[in-house]
Amino acid sequence: MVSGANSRKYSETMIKRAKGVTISQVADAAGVARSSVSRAFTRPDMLSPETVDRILKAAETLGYVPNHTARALSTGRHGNIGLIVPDIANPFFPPLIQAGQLEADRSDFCIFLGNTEENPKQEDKLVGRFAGQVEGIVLVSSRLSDERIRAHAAQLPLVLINRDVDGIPRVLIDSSSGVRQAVEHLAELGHRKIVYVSGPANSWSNKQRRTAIRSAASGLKVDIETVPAVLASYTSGRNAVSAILATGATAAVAFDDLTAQGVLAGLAEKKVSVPGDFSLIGCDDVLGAVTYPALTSVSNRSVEAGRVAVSLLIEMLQSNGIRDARYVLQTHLVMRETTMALGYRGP
Amino acid sequence: MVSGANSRKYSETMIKRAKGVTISQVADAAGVARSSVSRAFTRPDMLSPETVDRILKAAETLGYVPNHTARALSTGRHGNIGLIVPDIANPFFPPLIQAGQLEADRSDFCIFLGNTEENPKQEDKLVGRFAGQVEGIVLVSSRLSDERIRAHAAQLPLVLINRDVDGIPRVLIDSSSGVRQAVEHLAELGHRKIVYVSGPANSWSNKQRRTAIRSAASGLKVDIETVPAVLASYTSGRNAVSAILATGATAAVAFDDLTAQGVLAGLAEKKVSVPGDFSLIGCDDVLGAVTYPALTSVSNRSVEAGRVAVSLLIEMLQSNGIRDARYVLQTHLVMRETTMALGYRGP
DNA sequence: ACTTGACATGCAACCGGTTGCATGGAAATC
DNA sequence: GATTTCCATGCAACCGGTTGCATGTCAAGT
Repeated sequence: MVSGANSRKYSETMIKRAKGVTISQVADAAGVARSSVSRAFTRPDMLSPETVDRILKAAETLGYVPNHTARALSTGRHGNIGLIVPDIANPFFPPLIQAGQLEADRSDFCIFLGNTEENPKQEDKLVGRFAGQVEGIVLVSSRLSDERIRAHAAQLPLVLINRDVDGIPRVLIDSSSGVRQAVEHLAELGHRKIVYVSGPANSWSNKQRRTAIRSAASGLKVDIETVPAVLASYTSGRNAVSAILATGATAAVAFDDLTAQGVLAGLAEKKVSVPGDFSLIGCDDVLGAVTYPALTSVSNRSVEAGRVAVSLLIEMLQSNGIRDARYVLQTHLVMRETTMALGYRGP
Repeated sequence: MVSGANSRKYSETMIKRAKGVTISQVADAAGVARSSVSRAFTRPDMLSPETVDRILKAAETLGYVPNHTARALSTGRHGNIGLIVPDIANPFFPPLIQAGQLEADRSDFCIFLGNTEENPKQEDKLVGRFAGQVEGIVLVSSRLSDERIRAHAAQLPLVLINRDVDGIPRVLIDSSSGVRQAVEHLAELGHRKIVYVSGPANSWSNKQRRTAIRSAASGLKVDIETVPAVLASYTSGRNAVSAILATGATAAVAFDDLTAQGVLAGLAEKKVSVPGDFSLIGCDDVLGAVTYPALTSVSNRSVEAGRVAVSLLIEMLQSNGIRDARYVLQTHLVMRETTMALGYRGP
């Protein structure tokens, strides 16, 4: 045991990675053919128990580990599935990712995660890059055009989350049910003019929510105005506040909780009290009660979405068929403390 | 153009993935040997420009895409690097991941992201699984034992973030500088008893912060008590509040911002006003000004950490050497609104 | 005109597994 | 005891590229 700086110098040059114990070496050691070693690992039932034993023992002592790449090359299977999201930093996605990972694990698949930063080019690139190394891809809230998605789907099994492309298996979180409840709730509280703070232009969810709000409002004598927040982020929300107030609305529904949180901050900054002067509802319910005041929001089903999408993909892989599945998950309003009757001034 | 349900039935069975245009087919089409096709892509300078042209054209029309797996098998290189984090849902990590991804991109590497859910077993498994498909791994805030880390480092290039294992390249965010400032700040405000709300037991950062607080306090006539929060999360922080108050302390430093946010909520629940009655400081500054009141926190350097770790790894891969590098990134206190002089009662 | 060298290209082995088919010996059948 | 059947194992081709070396060609050098 040499210690400290001296020994370190040696370790720099001496570390040699324990490279490549191959199937042939194991075969030699066990006195069998390479194919038998292969079978000992993949189809032990084909061999006599003693042979399997001998091979496994030899493999063990040599420290043999099957080479994933070689195996993938000959079988065409690598046991990985890709999961691509637009923005890991958005709290909507991590629970979805975790759920997907868990589900993949159950079938011994491994998740490769990609982050596109909301950039379609990056998304395209990532899909291409993943294509060779995964057996299928789950595209979450894709920002790609329908054509690109179709093109990719022609190359490898694809499942979409929150994107509705005909003929491609997809899992949709239907926020319209929850959004409808939100509008009804605000209408009941007496609000007659509501702003929708919209999200990314090419987001399917955004389109869906905007439509749902309009349709809900049309039956309720409620006016809707849309104010764009560009991105789904705190800053975007905060910047949108002036425009929101300029409409004269008394309540807002934001594209997501992050945006809502930004709006909340912007309102506080302008001394507009929530919910006293202004009511606010988010979407996705990712911030739960951690804002102040606790944000009323539309529930999300991201965990189920992740789980279902992955299991759907795995099912496709195993049955080798394409199912034109279309799962829809309903949502509802989660009431907290950012909404109040118009003109109400405390107890 | 047949529409709707009918055509769908066909598409189910008819879709055949455009599988496997190989190098041989391109070679035939272009009238050259397989090796020339290979060279046209990897070392075009070895071929005459016209030949390259012809081959590329043939490849283009056939829709040839080099098979990543096959290439990896013969070269031993796959151009991927693994990045493993304990919890994507923790806002500390996404910026780090993004920065790493960006840096990897610059050298045309692709990041495979793994999430361990704070579980060492899962981490071990993930490293093993990645080992065959990536050229190196960045382990962020590893929860593994030193031995396991060393064992893995013997198998493939490894860079650590926020983990200090001798002989293994590592990038450390030194929160002690910032934490020291935090304690000094609280001491100046008159606080004489401070609680450290600790984080995960096997977290290097946690150990570092606890030590730094103790050492900073010892020179300042300040008492430190430690209250465990078990996990780095909102809930853990919130649950720790009773214990925190029971110590009689007037201020706390939390392991991270998430924990601090939980503490903030717990205090509000118990009608303890912040900063009036109690001062609170977080770590990692991930929530910025989005809490209420805006959280004073110790800055993080996660973006640099991600960038440096990845570039370090790539450097190792290219030079094929192991550098016993140890980058340390300093931090500082970011003042906001959750600290106040003891006994101060407003202007 | 003949050697020399440079350069473009082809040949074939190799990366490390998997798998269809052949083979040989033991057990089962008649 | 001869024939059939079955099972364990080996052989060799294959997955789709890469790469060291050999070969052939053509231009420059003498």
